[in-house]
Amino acid sequence: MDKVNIKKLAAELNLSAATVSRALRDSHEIGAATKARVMEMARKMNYVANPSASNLRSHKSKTIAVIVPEIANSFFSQAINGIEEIARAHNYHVLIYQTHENVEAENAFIRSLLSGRVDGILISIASGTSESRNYKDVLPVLPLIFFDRVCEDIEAIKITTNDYQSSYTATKHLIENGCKKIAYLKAIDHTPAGKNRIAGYVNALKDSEILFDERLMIDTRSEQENVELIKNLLQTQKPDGLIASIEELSLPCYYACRELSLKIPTDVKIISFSNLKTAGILNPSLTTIAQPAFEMGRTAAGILFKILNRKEVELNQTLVLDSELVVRDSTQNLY
Amino acid sequence: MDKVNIKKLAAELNLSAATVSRALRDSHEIGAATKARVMEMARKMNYVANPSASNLRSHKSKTIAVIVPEIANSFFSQAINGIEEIARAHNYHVLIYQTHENVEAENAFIRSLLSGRVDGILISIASGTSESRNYKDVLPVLPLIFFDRVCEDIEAIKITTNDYQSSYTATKHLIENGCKKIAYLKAIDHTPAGKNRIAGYVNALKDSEILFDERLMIDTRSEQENVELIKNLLQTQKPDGLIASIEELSLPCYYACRELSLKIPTDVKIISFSNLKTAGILNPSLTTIAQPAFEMGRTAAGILFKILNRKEVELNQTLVLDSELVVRDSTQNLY
DNA sequence: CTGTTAGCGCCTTCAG
DNA sequence: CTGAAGGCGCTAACAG
Repeated sequence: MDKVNIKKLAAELNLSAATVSRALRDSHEIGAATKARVMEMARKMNYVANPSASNLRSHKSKTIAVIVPEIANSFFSQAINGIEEIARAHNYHVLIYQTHENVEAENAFIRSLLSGRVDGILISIASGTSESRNYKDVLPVLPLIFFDRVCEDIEAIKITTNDYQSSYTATKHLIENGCKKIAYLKAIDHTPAGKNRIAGYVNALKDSEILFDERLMIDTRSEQENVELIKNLLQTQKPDGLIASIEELSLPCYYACRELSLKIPTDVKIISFSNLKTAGILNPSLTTIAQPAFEMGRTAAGILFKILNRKEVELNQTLVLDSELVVRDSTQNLY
Repeated sequence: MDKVNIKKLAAELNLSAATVSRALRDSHEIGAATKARVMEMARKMNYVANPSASNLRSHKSKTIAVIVPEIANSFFSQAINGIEEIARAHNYHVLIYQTHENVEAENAFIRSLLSGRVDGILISIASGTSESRNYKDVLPVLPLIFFDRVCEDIEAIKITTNDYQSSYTATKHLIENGCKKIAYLKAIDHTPAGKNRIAGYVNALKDSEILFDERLMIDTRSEQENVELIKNLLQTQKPDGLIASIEELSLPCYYACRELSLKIPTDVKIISFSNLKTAGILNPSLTTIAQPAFEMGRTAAGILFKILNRKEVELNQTLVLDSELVVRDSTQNLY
């Protein structure tokens, strides 16, 4: 049936397989007339090159891999969206792997990709990953670019968000909208991202000459407990602004306010970090710091293709993208 | 460096390449002792089989393709999540393609996949696609399974959601919570899904002996216009329940109620179809009919692997999955 | 500008 | 149970 290969094409055209191959790859050493003839016959015969054969010979898979903790996480799905778009423009294919935060799985994926299946890897590492050895083994063999969840102790290309700036902006926004006592709900504060967010908050206060009060910065736990923690915070400290340092903290804020009959944003204004640009749309009372997932995907992929196309690329750089403040009525009184 | 191939492995072991190959593939005609020896050396030498070579020879790519309109759409990203999970369990790789609803792109993807790059395809078709010819060309060559956005006029395996049942359940839920005048906001009513949703609504009313009033069923347009349309509906018809037949209609409902100072759920109860199970978490006042995206991905992939493993599969079946009613305080008064 | 030759790395006969 | 030989479809190197 369909087994049209380059030989049959060549036979049909009274040419050698090599010539046909060259014509199809648009080589400069083939005449325009011949190329046209070949192209037309290829279309007519429904010829599609066998990628395995061509990879085997040329050592180019025209494929890249994306490794993320979770596809359905909106942040990563948006990033993949950006990656796919760039890959498409380069006529590349995209393989997807999710680690579910499992370091073993991540290593297995990486190892299996060292066999020539892909020309490059984009990775957002599993949170448990500390061993940078696995990544170091890859670097000499295959371009490997980190995005969002980057590996710290390794010299490589990394794309991250500007957590410090995001948090600073969020805090400033609340201050500019009249908040005097802004509380900060901590989370993931052992990660670089978490630390930077805290620093942004603290420095924004300082720059506005508001005294940092550590009673306004509380630790968080499970969703159930958080509602109580936040209620307690609201009652004892009476803040007029809340910063939820991760998306998961926004709902407890909402519930706590509701249980205390505090009106948002009249009594308390809320800003939440979020992976979802639409979070504020789904919940109209939620202002968010939306992470630039799509742009991150595009950027990471863009750099990878520069490398694959042998462009000059600084191989030990960290690119920092800014988040976007999406304002809803949780911080500004609309009437 | 790493170019350790089967020959080098064989040389190291004083065996022939053929024997090593068989041992690695766990062939029954190799002694257990030899197998163990080979396996260990393979691990020691960091041997990874070259997939191109083995595909070329064996005509198995160990890869499947997923074609969807948009990755970042939460429905599809969840579906992909499910697909990846099943693929993983079968040691398969997953290629992702997004069409952005572009039929040309979709055809190009499909054509390019006919070359042996993948062993099967899972597809959710672009909305503009009507030509079933392209798909028909694939079926004899490669397993092709439709999910969610299926092609109607073709004999193939299809997985869909139960739009009729979902809508029926939603309507019944509102009725059970005291609604007497339930309005229905139409959308995508030219698609099978849209039609079935309307039918579910109408029949649920009928079964509860509520007269269907066509003034309660309105067409929708852009988000801006929808707020006005819904406001008008609320003012002239005074419904006590609203059904948003797609996710994008939920926010206009919210805004319209707010502008008219109608309390949710006291004055009006709302249910929205949604791709996002978490929609009701992000927006606590929103009850949703959540589509079973993850399950759909798992199901579609499961059937594909049955086919790939030569299990008996009915090749012209349509599987219908149920949506899930996720209740929040938009329909039930909590205090 | 085109043809011939020789593999890429693996798997699958066919012989032992 | 193991080895030797050949070829999957394509492309790179070398000739003309």
